[in-house]
Amino acid sequence: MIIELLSNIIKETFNELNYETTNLRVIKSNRPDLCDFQCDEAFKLAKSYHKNPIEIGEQITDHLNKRPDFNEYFKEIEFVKPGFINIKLSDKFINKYLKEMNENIKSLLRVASKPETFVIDFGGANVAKPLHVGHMRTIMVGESIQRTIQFMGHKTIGDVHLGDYGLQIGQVIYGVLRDKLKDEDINVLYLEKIYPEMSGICKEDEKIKEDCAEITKKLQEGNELYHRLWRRIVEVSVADIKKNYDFLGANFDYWYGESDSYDYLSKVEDKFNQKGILKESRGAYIVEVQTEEDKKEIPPLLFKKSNGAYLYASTDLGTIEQRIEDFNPDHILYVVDSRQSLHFEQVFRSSEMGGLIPKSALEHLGYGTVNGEDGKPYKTRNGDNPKLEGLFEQTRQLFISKKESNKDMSLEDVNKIANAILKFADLQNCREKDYIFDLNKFSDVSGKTGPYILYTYLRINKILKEEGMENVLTDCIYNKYDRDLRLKMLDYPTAVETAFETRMPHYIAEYVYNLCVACNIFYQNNHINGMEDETNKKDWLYILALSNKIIKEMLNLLAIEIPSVM
RNA sequence: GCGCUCGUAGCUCAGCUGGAUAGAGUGUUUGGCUACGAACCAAAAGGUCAGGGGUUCGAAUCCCUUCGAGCGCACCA
Repeated sequence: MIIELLSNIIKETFNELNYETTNLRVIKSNRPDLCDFQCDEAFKLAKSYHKNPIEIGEQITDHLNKRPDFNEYFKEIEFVKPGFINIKLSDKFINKYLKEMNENIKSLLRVASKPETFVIDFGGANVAKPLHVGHMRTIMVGESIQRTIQFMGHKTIGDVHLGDYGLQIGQVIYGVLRDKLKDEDINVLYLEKIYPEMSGICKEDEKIKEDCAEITKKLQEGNELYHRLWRRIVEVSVADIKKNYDFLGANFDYWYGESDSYDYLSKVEDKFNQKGILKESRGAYIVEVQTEEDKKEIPPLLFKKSNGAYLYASTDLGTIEQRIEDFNPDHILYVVDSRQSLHFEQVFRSSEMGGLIPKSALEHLGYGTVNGEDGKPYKTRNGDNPKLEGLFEQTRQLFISKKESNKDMSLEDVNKIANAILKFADLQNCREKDYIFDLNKFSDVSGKTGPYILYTYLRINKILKEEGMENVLTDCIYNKYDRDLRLKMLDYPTAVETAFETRMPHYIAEYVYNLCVACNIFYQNNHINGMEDETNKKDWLYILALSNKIIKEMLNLLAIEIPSVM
């Protein structure tokens, strides 16, 4: 909003001087030592108007400086060498908007004028497969995106979309029957053991693999015994998944799974047949998604296996149909590993071709792989996928070991901090890229970490508690540290908007860290207690309270909770 | 073979819808607690933004190319 406001003022000036600009946009200065914002439009217009950018820039700057309401907005506008228009905001302007923000935290945020419905598909663990580090990312990124979308004024529907009906179930049922287990003997420990075992056996033994596929198909057709075992497996597994996802603070409106999409598959099949896009090929049914415009080769989507069973792509399409009927969404977002981009391209194209929902409403928000220090997918020393629960425990222990007094903290607080450690370490990375997971490094409590943010918040909180909150702000700004902090606060809406538009939480993580740095510099250099100037003291208490308000909101968008002490 | 993604400080990462001197953290060296919390602050050192070409007044950012790394390509999910 600040950017828009400034851009419009500058644009007005250009227009008054008969320069036509369409996309003029002021940007945050990349030379904060020179100015707060900059406008580089003089460069761009120089060519079309056959003028020197210096001539244009000086003309614009002169004109701006003559505005009668100049002081309402600006402290200084200066033209610099080749074509930069440098803008410094007036204290009055800065404080005016801080006050608005304090009244209503979203006053400068461009919240949705028409709220839309977003279905967010994240978490998607496979039932019966143990949770490992890789499952953390979909939760952290997904939950943060979900909260950001809500914050922007839209409606979200979070669906965990469990993988509960695929071949892995057939494999586990095969194991249960082989080991002659009673229903109540099926527990998490067994599931953790049997899935990798069966997965290995199926790679070796073609016959057993077929048997498992047959069990899967019969389950899907409603076989009673298989269905009963399946329900038990799901029950046990989901309880475990919930426990882990709760620790990470994920909120799902629905715990649907692939199995819930089966009622919709025939509808999808009908729609596809109406459009004539379902074709037989080698005994299976496919959708050819390649188009004439494609330069690259896109393999067809496999809708139904030659044995009649459905697959991953079919259930995803069935789920789209289900979501259309139940929620009538404007967007469906999939927070799923980047390696599945081709799958989603096929599904999205099929959805549009088959008349379900246009491709533009569907987004695959891919995320990179969590790697170990060797750059390969993260494993424990003996080569296993590290279990999530163990990772949480390790993080807690590492944190407690950092300081003697940490031993006395409540489990609740330690959990919140461990959670913050892992989340901030993850979310400060760009979603799309792989990153290296190094728990020792991540558990460091100094520097750009979750604990640093929490520390800042709690420390400010203590000052406010001791000195009191204030509700009045004057037009003064007292020094550089003070000004830097105030300017930083005004930036928060841009960070959230960018995170929303790109579906990238790291913009928020980056921002809240920088805000905390500004806070630390501020209170390190400006001692509040014992101040004689009451006005100044009250102003500073006001801005500290506001910055903490913003920190709290941002942490909430990252799904990081604040402990009572640390 | 076809395709996708990536390569930025010793290490881990931001910056990529083009703008001025490429930023953090960590590590190294150094300074600051009789202090609202030192889990902090301040300073130094550290870069041919993988290489080459192009577009542009201007390129880490856009285009092409070479090299290097990772990943995906029909009956798994």
